[in-house]
Amino acid sequence: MGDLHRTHTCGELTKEDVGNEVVLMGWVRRRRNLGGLLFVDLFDRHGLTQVVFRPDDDPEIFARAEHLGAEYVIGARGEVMARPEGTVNTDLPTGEVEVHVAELRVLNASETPPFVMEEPLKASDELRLEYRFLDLRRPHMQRLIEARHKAALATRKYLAGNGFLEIETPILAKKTPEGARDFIVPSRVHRGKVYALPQSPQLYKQILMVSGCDRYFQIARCLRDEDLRADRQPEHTQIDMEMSFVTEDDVFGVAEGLMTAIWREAAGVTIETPFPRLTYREAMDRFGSDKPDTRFGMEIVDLTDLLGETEFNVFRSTIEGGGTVKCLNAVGCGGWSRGEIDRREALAKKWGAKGLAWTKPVDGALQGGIGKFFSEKETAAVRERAGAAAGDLLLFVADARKKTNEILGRLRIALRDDLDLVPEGRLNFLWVTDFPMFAWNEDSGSWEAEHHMFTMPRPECIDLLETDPGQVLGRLYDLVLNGVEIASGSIRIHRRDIQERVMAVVGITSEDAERRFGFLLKAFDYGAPPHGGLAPGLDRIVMLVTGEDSIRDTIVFPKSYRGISLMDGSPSEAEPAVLDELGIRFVEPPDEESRDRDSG
RNA sequence: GGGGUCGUAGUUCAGUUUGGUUAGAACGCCGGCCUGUCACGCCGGAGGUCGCGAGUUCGAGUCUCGUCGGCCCCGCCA
Repeated sequence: MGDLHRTHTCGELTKEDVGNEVVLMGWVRRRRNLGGLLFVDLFDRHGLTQVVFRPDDDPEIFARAEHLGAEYVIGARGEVMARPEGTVNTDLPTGEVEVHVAELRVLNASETPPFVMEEPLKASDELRLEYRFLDLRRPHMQRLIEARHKAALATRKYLAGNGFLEIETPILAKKTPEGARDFIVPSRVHRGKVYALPQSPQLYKQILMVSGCDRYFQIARCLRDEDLRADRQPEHTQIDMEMSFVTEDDVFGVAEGLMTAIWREAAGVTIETPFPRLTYREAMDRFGSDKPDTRFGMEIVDLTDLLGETEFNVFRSTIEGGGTVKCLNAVGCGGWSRGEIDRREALAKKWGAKGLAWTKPVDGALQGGIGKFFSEKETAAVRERAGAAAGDLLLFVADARKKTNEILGRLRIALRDDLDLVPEGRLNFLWVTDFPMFAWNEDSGSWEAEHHMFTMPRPECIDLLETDPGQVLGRLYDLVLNGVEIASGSIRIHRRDIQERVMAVVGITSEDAERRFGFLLKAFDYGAPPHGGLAPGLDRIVMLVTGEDSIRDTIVFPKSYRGISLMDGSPSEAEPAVLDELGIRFVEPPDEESRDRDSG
């Protein structure tokens, strides 16, 4: 840089600076060479300033400016000038001024970028990830990075202000008790033994409560060795928190305050608290989902009590067999063709429905489809219950209660997307509570923890642990925003006896328990306080705060769909000497093909 | 583990259904002209192993098989 020293960023010059000499440093984005006049858009993280070169001012500098390439890094000294009448760019914060360059320093040249740095970007995800350093240089990505920083900063400020301590827990950990596969790190010193990378700091934070830390948080990396999805990365970040001597209401209060702070600081948006609450049972019955999108209505309508005697055999026999009949009122879809209805039936069948019955309300009747099977009384009752009016379309599913709810719930979301039912700008936060503790796994023929096994059962359910696990509700809660689960937590078990009973339900013997979680049970024996917590997912929160539709770009260096980092090429092979030292030998050596995948 | 879809110039794509001359467009890049642009404009130019391999055919970007890679879904997964 020589004797040049930056005086301003590219985003801050205004009319006030006219007449001053400044030094800007940044990246050359677009050049507009008009022959006797040359403009360069000079970018940095803070914005863009137009710099001007004229042969009349200095022919030598102008000649060099003509050879500036895209993404060259330059320093430019010059005078801030007001733009001439009629050439002000009102779209730009710096649009009233420009810098006339008296000294130009090329700090570094750049290869021609593999994609044009413009919005909207025309580049595949693959290319963007390979050249992530360029991708991140775009203003759009800079904004996401900044939003994430603001969300994290708001989190620290808010939680610290509410008595939380930020505490780091180990990355090299004991195998975690949750369902996913662990990433494993072999120990060199203890040949044959491994650490696991934590899926969450769950056990550590509970032990911190036993240690009397009272209120803990950590912006924690969580790692899982499972297959990826669009919204799932092998490592994600949670705002992990835990509190002693609390009930659900205390946790909700803190979480609502935290969400308010994050949305205020990162998006400038005010959100309303307290958030509404729904039990799991109600969420499933009304929305067919444990993370309901309540930004639109079209709730699931239960018709079981109305149709027990109906002439339509499918419904009657389902109800006689203990099942349910429910419907969705697709408001305004009465004009749908047979083909359009059939397409939805195919979807429903893919999700496990036996069929998708339909009928169309007309004045005082139900016409088409199964409408003809309904008596006058049933027609009136169904119409009323569903709030059906002429021009609507009723879609029915008859099956076991759980299955009916799930299918209609998925159909409801599909209709949301097809019919564009969501009003812009809504933020519907919602607590879902009282989840069941256990689910029966058909394949293994055993009970499994729905969430995790450290959740306290609701007091009235504790005695069902041994007799009817399926009926046991946990002190579990999820925070849902616009149909996306953004946090999950529970009041935990803090007593050994209850913990051992819960473990027994999921088939963990006391020897198993001692070997895997003995340290936690031992801690419970030494004065564990009642405690509970929550873990909001930072990636998803940033996604929703910024209006992105994927968590991919809220993470600076994400993995590709197959878990590969396209920029640095991880995972890569370990050198034989490294494996030797660890005492590891792969059963099947990597084949030649995968070693040399430059063919594509 | 199963399924879908895509792979053509530096980039984003068209062309593949129905095999047939020299594989096109836009942006970018290079050269020329241009003193108020901000997606500058105008003129010209270079740039392709149609992912890779095998097969069918007189002839393959196009059809078949295999393979590699990207994205997406199910399984799995807080």
